[in-house]
Amino acid sequence: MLKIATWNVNSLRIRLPQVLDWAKKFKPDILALQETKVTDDKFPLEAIQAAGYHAAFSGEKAYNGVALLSRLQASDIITDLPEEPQRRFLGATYANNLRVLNVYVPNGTAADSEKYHFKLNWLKKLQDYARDSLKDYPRLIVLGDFNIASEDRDVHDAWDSDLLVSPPERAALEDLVNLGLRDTFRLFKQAPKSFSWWDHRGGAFWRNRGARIDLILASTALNCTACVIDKAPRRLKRPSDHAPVMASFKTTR
DNA sequence: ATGGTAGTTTGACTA
Repeated sequence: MLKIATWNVNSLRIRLPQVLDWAKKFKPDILALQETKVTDDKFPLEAIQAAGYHAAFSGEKAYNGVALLSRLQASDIITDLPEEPQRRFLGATYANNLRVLNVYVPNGTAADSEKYHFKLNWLKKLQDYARDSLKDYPRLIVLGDFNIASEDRDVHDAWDSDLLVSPPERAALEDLVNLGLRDTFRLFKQAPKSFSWWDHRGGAFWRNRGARIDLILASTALNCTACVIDKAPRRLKRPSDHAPVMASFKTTR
């Protein structure tokens, strides 16, 4: 069995103890992190290696930043989408030609804002990249913080903004999935009001005012056997605003 | 009520 997880940690340096504790408990083979908020020269590689993980990472100062922790060494590491300086994308290949694309999709700030259009443009680049990737890698996983809630059940009832739920955002995600991917969380029976992110403000977590925006998309060639959100780290002191999501896959032999 | 909290580039930005 292969376990692959994603977690927007909102600063890896602050969250490192929580990340290492979580990895020790759940033993993911691959853990994709977003919003590491650390430049590559300050990436906490030694502590991660001491915990038994390799790491590929692409960071910048203060914002964004992505990393892939893995039990086995990665190959063919790619850190760039075309003409995209922000560190939001990381591709790597693992055993059996499994290709993993870790993404931190732009938030968008407000529908129809400049950042919103940047988000849609970024998603178009991702779609183009994923389409090409599927040609070379039938076994493809695209995971991370998508900053989009696919359906109305993926956002709490009091959500009063267009952001995360606007038709163009949802269409962009649907187009990506329709390349030949599946939202692994929805392959299984799940509790109602299952979310992966809750705003730090207004006690959103304790009122379960969240959204499910952290996704593990897997190509149909992969045999997914489970996908769960672990809310426990969100209850810790000084939590990330996101919870980790983990999917299990049957290993081919 | 344009609030509230958290993180990073100390203070304005991003989320």
